[in-house]
Amino acid sequence: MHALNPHQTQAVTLPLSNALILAGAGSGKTRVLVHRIAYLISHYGLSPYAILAVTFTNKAAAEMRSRIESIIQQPSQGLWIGTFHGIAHRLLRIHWQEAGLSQTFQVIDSDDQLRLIKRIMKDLNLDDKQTSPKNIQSFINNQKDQGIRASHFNSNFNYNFNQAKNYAYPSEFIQVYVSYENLCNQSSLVDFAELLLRAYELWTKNQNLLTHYQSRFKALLVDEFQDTNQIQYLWLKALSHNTNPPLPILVVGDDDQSIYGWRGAQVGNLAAFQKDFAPVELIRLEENYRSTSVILNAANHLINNNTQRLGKNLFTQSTQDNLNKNNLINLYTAFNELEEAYFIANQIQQAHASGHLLKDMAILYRSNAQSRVLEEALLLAHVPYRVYGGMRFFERAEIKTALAYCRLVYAREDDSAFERIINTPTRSIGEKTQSDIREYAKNNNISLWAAAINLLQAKAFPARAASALQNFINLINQLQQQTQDPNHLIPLYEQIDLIIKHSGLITFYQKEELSKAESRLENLGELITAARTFIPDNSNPDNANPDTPLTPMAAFLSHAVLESNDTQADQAQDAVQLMTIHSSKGLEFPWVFISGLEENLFPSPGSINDLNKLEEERRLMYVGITRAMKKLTLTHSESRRIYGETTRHYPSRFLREIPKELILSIRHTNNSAPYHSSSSSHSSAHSSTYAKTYPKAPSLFSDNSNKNSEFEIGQSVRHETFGLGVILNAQGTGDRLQLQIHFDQGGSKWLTALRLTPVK
DNA sequence: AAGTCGGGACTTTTT
DNA sequence: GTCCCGACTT
Repeated sequence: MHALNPHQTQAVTLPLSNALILAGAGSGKTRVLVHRIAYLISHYGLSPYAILAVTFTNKAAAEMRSRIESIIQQPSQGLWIGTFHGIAHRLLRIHWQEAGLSQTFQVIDSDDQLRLIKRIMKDLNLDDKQTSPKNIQSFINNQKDQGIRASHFNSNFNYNFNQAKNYAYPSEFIQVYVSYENLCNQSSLVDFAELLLRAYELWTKNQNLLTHYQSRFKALLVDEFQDTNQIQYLWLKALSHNTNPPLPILVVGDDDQSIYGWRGAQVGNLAAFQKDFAPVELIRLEENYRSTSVILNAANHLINNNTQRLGKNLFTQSTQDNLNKNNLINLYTAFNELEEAYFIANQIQQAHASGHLLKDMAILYRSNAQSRVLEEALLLAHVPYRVYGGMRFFERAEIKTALAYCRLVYAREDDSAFERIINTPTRSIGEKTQSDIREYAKNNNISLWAAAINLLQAKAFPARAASALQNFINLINQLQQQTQDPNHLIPLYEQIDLIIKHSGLITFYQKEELSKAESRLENLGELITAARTFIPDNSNPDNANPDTPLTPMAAFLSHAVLESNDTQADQAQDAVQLMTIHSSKGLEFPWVFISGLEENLFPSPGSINDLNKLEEERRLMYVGITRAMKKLTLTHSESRRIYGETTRHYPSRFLREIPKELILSIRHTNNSAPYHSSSSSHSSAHSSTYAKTYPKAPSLFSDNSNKNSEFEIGQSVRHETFGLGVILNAQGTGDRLQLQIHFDQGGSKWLTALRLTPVK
């Protein structure tokens, strides 16, 4: 990287006043933020302790911190940098009393939240077919995101009088919201939206506390401002308004990259900021350092179709990209999704063969469901790949169950944890016993744990149930004695190891289907490793508040929920990157493929008849295009099988919004393609039948006897954990293909073929 | 109480 | 196609 350009310099060296930096894709936004913070420290002499910087992901926060440290050449101790949720969580841990929380409050993820809502709906006798729990969940989160509590609805449960709006919500929505709030308070549980709302209320209800932070912070910075929601905006406003001296706030954003409206982000916050925080210095960063002019032109033309924009046009000084054939955007029309995937895999193979690194290539798609076919094609082509997104480590069932044991050991009032593990592994505590406990807890306003103990004392259960329940209670108490003995402190990973071993989960999971059992046990082992390498975030003096020392276990449990991102361990491996366009935001790749450019897929079905949603889809396309540095390849298919059904697909309107002269339509160049590919101008009337009339892709797992099959008895294979081995036997087909492997390191195991790589 | 089968739902994702 | 849940069987 070279020197800052004039606009970047202007942004970095602004006076201590409010500012909005409209930063286009690839315009060096992070660089500006990082330099600005360094400048605040070196030029304005601010202590890192006086700076608060908010990002959208933990990853961005970590990256920014390390870049700041490398500029200022010292540890950034005291600097508060993190996500809104992370910062809110920190505040609530420090000020749990003022926030009306218990000291041992736990953060729950959306999966836990949904379970609680389903539980409540059952208790209230609400039919989950009539009112979907997911709708209620998003209703509750939407309310919280706007600062509206259940108590803000009037006694008829019908009107939101607090906001003086005349919206009528179904009364059961509000009923569930009320019960949900009660249950969370009772169980000391805080969901993601609650973190933000509580932190906001912490400001508005405790003037002293607010004043303390207002005098502590001398500068606020917010990244990805277009993705902030109402409560985040209000939180910032409460913190920075009416302060003396003024607390300058600098926000960075790009309205064209606002792609999270569907989860409450308000692009309008950019415009609102200019009004509410006036005077605001506005700086545009429009010089793009990432992409070729062809790619930028395409992006600019596309986004010009949006009506709701603040206005901005990216340009580049890059000269190495005149309109010659090599630089044009490639467009490929496939017959079906298998052939589309085959084409992409083939292109990647060829590029790889001619010396390009696989990790410089990314395949982007609108929805995760599209990844499977692509993965199969890459496997077939022996191209290593890495899929981002999907199920994350701390979200896996076995991990959540193990952590629920930790939670209950740590805090008995945690009903969510109690429910999850009372009969997992199955220990003969059936529905009857459980519903008795629930009923009693509800009637007496106590936790499930307390209810269970009371009922046992009252001898309310038949002998069998009573003894099973007593054993469970004893188990948890015993686990606490073993792990939390103040006279005999043991390291966190040993605590978790012990809890897992005594929980009975290992035997329980061993009974599952072999490949599943295998991976679950591996994950449980991985959990212990994660605990072993876990370093609590106590870089900030505030976090080591002597009044509220967070035990390693408490810190680990919060970490598991708030920073559940997979650690990108195998980043060093040269592999193609597969991800949704959403998760590609902020990243860049020399060569980008965007697949599935079809109406009703991208743009997605729900967005086509809604201008706001359609424009968000277009921004998503804009984000996708601007990920590409040198080469962009777009593909679409004329027919596609979705959820087992093949339908005809038409090219995405976004393809038409890119100027023709920037696009080169290409066809298959490889004759060994397993599809008829001689023409892409075939009569499309037949295309819906291609899946049937043309030979099926030689799928890796569909047929053991297939000569193309990847695996044969006697062949060498590699497993990530167990290393090299030889195939002894096989059973099952498709995804359920299981292979018995004799490993070089000794022993043989039955494993799912999906986790094995052939070795030549 | 626990395990098995069939019907319906199914964007995007971080925290 | 796949996951989840509820109804059904053992």
